[in-house]
Amino acid sequence: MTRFVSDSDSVRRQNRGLVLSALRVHGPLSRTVLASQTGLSHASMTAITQDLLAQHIVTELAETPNSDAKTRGRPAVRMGFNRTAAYAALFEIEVSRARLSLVDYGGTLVDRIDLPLAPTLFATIAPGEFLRERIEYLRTRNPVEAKTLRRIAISVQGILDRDGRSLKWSPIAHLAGTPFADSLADAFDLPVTLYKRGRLLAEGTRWLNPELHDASVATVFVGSTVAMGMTFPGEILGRGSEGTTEFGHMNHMPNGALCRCGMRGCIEAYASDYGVLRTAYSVPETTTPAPSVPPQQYDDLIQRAETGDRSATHAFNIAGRAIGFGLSRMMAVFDPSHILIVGPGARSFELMRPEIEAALAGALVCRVNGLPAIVAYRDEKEPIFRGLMMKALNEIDQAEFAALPTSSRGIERSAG
Amino acid sequence: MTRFVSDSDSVRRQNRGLVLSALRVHGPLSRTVLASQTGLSHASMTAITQDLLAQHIVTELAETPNSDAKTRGRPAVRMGFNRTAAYAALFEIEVSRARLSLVDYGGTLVDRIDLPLAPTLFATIAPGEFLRERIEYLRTRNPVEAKTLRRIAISVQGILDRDGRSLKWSPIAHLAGTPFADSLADAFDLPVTLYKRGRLLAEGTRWLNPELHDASVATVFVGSTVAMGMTFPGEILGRGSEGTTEFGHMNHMPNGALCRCGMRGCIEAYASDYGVLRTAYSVPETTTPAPSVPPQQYDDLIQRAETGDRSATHAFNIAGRAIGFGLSRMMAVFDPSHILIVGPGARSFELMRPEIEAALAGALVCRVNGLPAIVAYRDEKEPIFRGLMMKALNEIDQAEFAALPTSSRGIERSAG
DNA sequence: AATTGTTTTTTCGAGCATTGAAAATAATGC
DNA sequence: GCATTATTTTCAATGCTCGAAAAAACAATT
Repeated sequence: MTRFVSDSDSVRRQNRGLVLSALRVHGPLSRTVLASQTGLSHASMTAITQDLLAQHIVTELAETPNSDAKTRGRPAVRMGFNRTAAYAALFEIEVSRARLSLVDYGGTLVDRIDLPLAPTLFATIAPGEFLRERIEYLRTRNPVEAKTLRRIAISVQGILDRDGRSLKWSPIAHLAGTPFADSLADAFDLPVTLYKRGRLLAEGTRWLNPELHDASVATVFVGSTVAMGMTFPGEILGRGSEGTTEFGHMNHMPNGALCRCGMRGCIEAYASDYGVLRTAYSVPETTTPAPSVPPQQYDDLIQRAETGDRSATHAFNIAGRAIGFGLSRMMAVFDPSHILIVGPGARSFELMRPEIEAALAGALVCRVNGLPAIVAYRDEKEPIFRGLMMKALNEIDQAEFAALPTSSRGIERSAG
Repeated sequence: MTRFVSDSDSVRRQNRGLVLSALRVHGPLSRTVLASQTGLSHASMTAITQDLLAQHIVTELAETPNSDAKTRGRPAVRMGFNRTAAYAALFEIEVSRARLSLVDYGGTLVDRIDLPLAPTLFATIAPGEFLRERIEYLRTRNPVEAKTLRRIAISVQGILDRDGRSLKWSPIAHLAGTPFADSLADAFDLPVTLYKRGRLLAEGTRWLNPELHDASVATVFVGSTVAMGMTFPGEILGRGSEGTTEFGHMNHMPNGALCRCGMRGCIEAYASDYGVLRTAYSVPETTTPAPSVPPQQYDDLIQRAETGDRSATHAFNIAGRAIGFGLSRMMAVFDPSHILIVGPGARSFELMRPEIEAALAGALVCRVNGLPAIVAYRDEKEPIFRGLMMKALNEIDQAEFAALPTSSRGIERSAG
């Protein structure tokens, strides 16, 4: 059930959420601008910001008197997030590394720990315990901030269960099936949320390219794995504005190449780094893929292809074909206006483009709607982190701060 | 943008909508039951129902004194829709036939016109004009009801443009590209809404099988075409509770069999009636499909397959394989808990089942989450009509009647 | 230095929809 | 006829928004 009874409480929560969203999206804004952005009246704006100020969620910015932009009239006072109002711990767990970041409510990085991840690690220590220790360490290293730690958000790879509390499958060794989210939630008495890496990549890329907010986008990660997230137009911040897929493990070829997941013929088995290398070096398709590929090796292959090496270009043609048919098939279910190719594989995008576009041209929706715009972005780390942080902070905004009971009015009245 | 400012007006609209939805879903209910169903207080329930009664949207049902179920206490008075409050005209346009139905606000069929559709029809008369004339005729035949005709809803096959006002492509000859929805809207000064047939099938099937409300479902139509609609758990009535696909035209085989849409290798080219017949009779895959197949011919083939005819069973194996791989690939983007096979092809479901399940077993999400429940339903006409009617009536509920300004209170006060 | 003009922000009263509690209503059971 | 019981309405309180008017804070002008 998504529709609930509406009352004055839900009205306040909705409108406070609207204000916090506007600040999240646009940065510091004055009350007048906030009013026009949210559509609320100036009167309500005053009431809401008074509340938020009294609860130390936002602060009035002391503007540096800008000599250039002297304007007439009462100067606008911009409101910004009170950075110390809350903190979030962000975990990014990948196959061979993890990273723990502490960010403040304003979105500034406070501290960060990088952790290499041996494949056997989670066989020797429970993932929940491992994560708990690292967060504990981060908390002792930042005692002041630890007091207002409000949320733990974790980026993972794999298939989440229906209510997003644990992984049912993961390429990260020994991680699936362990209740690490719940044990962290218990240990710190904090909300812990799991997000699929591919979805965060899509969300984060959209944050970094604001024009994508009006588009429907399929963001494809190509690198050590192949993954995809979907974002829908509008809904800059809000529940359900993006979707999650198992694109990399969509079947490309019945009984085809062996994938790291154990199935055969997945797109990943042709288009990921190990897939392309396997094709280029004529390793049999049924050979078990190595757990990870040295980046150097992958880069070398791209270089070779760029200089015209036949077996290398062939491998990227095969990869492009797999991605292209995957996208063509996906478009029967979700047809985005934009397709982004992100990650290490983006470097080889021009090598794959002809096959991708040829496969797309064979899809009815493409003939009818035209080819989507296809763009490559190299970096995936920044958008993933950004996506994770924005998710976490937005959760604090909406689930915690927007829902806080009104305080200032009551206090002022009883005092006066 | 889906998030708006909330005020007392949106609160009222939301809660009135909640009440109307409850009546739509459960049928006539007393105020007390409505209160517990919606979560609203008894006090609000009184206020809202008084409004709805004053506006003649609902009526108190005069119960037949049921001698069996004598209960103590003040008897509950159930509220039901006022059937004459509004009417909707429903058009179902298919490749070789159309049907126009007039239904009242309570969901009762008032009148119906069946129309055969010659393939050349819309080349000789503009679709908008044709539809306008038929609705006009229906209105003259039902003059009383015509006065409160509030909405026209149309079921179509094909690809809708982004804002759902016209078809960009359709298997129905000469229909795509004509602004028939807008010209109807202008002619009658009424809201006209277009719905994809596959989506209505999914929605309607869910209405007829209430247990599916808690499931995510892929409803696949197999017959003269192959189509699919998606429904998501919860959200019995509400915006965006279902999705639309071009499943039938998802590529199954690169450079494969010729499809009616003109592309090659679509699932439909293997699994629709013409596809199966083509395979069974060893007609070359590149032969242009006939515009339509006599149902008798398709039924005969199913019969032959059921009695073990080799070329017939082979054709259904090929069809099952196409559907199975299509579903397997779809599940990388949307993995439902239930898959329904609906339409004439449902009769051959058991013939296709082994290939469908084999293909699904090759999908990672199926290995992780288990196979979805796959069920076949024969009839597609009833769910499509039901889906269309419920969409139209729900639109009237939410967009028109829930948004009506409060009347009773103001009137009573000024009178008293 | 005082006044005027401009823009931002706050205050104030009205309006509306919700809610819990209490009262009224309408039937059955004894 | 009266007690019991379940449904429905009434009533006063609460909390939110909004429009209009007032206040505040500055720049420009005289």
